[in-house]
Order: sequence, then C-alpha cells, then structure tokens
Amino acid sequence: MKINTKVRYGVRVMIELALNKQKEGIYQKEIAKNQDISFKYLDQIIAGLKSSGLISTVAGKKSGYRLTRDPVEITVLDVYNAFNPEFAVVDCLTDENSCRKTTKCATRDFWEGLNTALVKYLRSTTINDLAKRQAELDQEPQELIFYI
Amino acid sequence: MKINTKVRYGVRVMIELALNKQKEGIYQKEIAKNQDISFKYLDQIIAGLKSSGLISTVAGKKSGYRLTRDPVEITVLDVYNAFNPEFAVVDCLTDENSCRKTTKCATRDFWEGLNTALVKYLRSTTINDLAKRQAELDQEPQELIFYI
DNA sequence: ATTAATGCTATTGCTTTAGTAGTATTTAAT
DNA sequence: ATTAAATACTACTAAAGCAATAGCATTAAT
Repeated sequence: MKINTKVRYGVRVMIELALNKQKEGIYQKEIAKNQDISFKYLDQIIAGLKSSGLISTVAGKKSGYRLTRDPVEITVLDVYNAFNPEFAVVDCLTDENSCRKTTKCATRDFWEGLNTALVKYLRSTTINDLAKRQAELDQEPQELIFYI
Repeated sequence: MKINTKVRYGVRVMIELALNKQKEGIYQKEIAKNQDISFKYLDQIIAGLKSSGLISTVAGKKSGYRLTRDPVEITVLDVYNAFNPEFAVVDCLTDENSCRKTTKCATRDFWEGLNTALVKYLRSTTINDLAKRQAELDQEPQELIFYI
C-alpha cells in the first residue's frame, strides 16, 4: 500500500507549477533542482503529466512547462491517474476473471469500500489546496534559534 | 496501492475460522481447499497470523487452527498488521531520514491524511462483520434460472 | 513405529519500481 | 545557416518486493 514515486513527484511538480502561474513557464532543469528530483527521471514524470493533459509546453530553446488548467480544477486523483490507469486496491474490482468468486464475496465488497474511501480522499484535495498550504508553510518563520 | 495476497488471503482465512467457531479446529488442508489457496503458501499466511497471536493451534496429528479471540474483537487492520509492520503509504511518515523536507511539506501532510483514512477504514470492520456478511451471501438463493 | 498433521527456512521466477543512458527533435539566438 | 539550450522519446538496468514452491524438521494421536 505505497504511493509510488511517480505520483509523489508528480504532485510536487504540479504544486511547483501552480505556485508559478505568473511566469511563462518553468524549465525542467529548474523543477529538478527545486524538487530534488533527477533530471532524467523527471523526463518520465513530465511525460506522464503531459500525456494526461495536465501540463503543456512548447519545445525548443525558450520553453518550459505550465499547467493547462486552473489548479482548483485539478485533484490529486487526476495526478494519480496520470501514472495509474485505474484505481483498484484488489484486481477483482476491475478484472472479473482474476478470481472465481467475484460475486458473493464479502471481502470483495469490503475492498471495494476501501477503494471508494481512497478515491474519495484523493479527489477531495486539489493542487490549489496543496499549493496554498505549501506557500503558508514556506512563509512561516524558521525554527527559533536561541543564542546564549 | 494494491493489497497483497497475504493480507487478502489472511482475511479470508480469518473469516473461515470465524464461521467455524464451534468446531475444535480446522485443518490447513481444509482451509486450502475451501479458500482455493496453495497449501504451501498457506503455511506463510498461517505463520503470520500465528505470530501475531490471532490464531492458535496445537501441533501433532489431530490439531487444526482456531481463533484466539472473539472475532468481534479482531479488525481487518489487525490482520493487515500481521503482514506489514506499520501502515505507511509514504516512507517519510515513519522514517524521518527518507526525505530532506519532512517538516514543512504540504504533500507529506496530505499523504498522512490518506494514511489516516486508510487505517480508519481498516479498523472500522471486524472479522465478525465480514463473517456475518459472508454467511448471508452464502444463504442467498442461487441466481434464478428460468425454464421455458 | 507409523502417520498425519503443523513448523520452519531457503529458493525461485516474476513483476514492479526507480532510475540511468543515449539519442533525436525543436526553436531562439547568433 | 549554425549553434545552443531546451524538450521528446525509447531502451535498458539494478534492486526490491511479491507470490509461490520445495524440502525437511517437529509434534502427537494411533
């Protein structure tokens, strides 16, 4: 039950882009540095976000990435789905043939409920929520240091 | 975000034991057959449940397994924990060193919320709930067949 | 002593994950 | 036009985790 790095990094990338709406676009190099993600690995994160239509870019020398929609319209579930086709904590939710007893199975119903709870949570928060929260955290004073 | 087979099978084993409280104990062979789990793989499932104190047995010729507690006192989270030491959807929740920015990270807080939702759901259902539900499903009439 | 059960540890094949590598393409600036 | 600085794409790889198998040891009723 782990969230993989593509989704985790993907969310962070989206937050960074959301916090820089004003600019024309942010370079991959810049994102890699700020988010401490390997430049090359970021290739794949960006590819996923792009093919899902969450971010856009123009190729060439002066380009960079930006969000395609208002971040209040993008939920974390959207980012999750950019890297995972469908959310299913057990296979029998999406593949009837994965188990003989898909119908009349108390555990299947239970896992389905878990799935629903998870999807609901992921859909309840937008990139804008996270970006706002991150901005707050960044503005809070540093930890107090006492000099003797 | 998959539930692994050990947890899934583990829950089914627990339900089977819960539904057979009256008997002295159920043989591994019987569980394997009823639940369609490889006998050998069941070794590991049972070992996990046993070392967590959820089931007990006496070795020897006539033995079998039974629950150690009333199934109303056993949640699915207990079974989950029998195979996963601690519930953490991202490492930074349990290992401070896994990321530089554990504090002041909006995403960390978000994943922590996801984690909490999961734990809450897993703790909300007991083995008794599932066993009762399974008994109901088993008693419902077969699918109707119409003869012309 | 035999038999039928559980108990334990190691191994294996497979898939996924996380990341690297290399090269091609695009376009602004020169 | 050429170059430089960005993105775009595809393949590869090392390591870890997952699901299951294999083999032998131990226990206790008969």
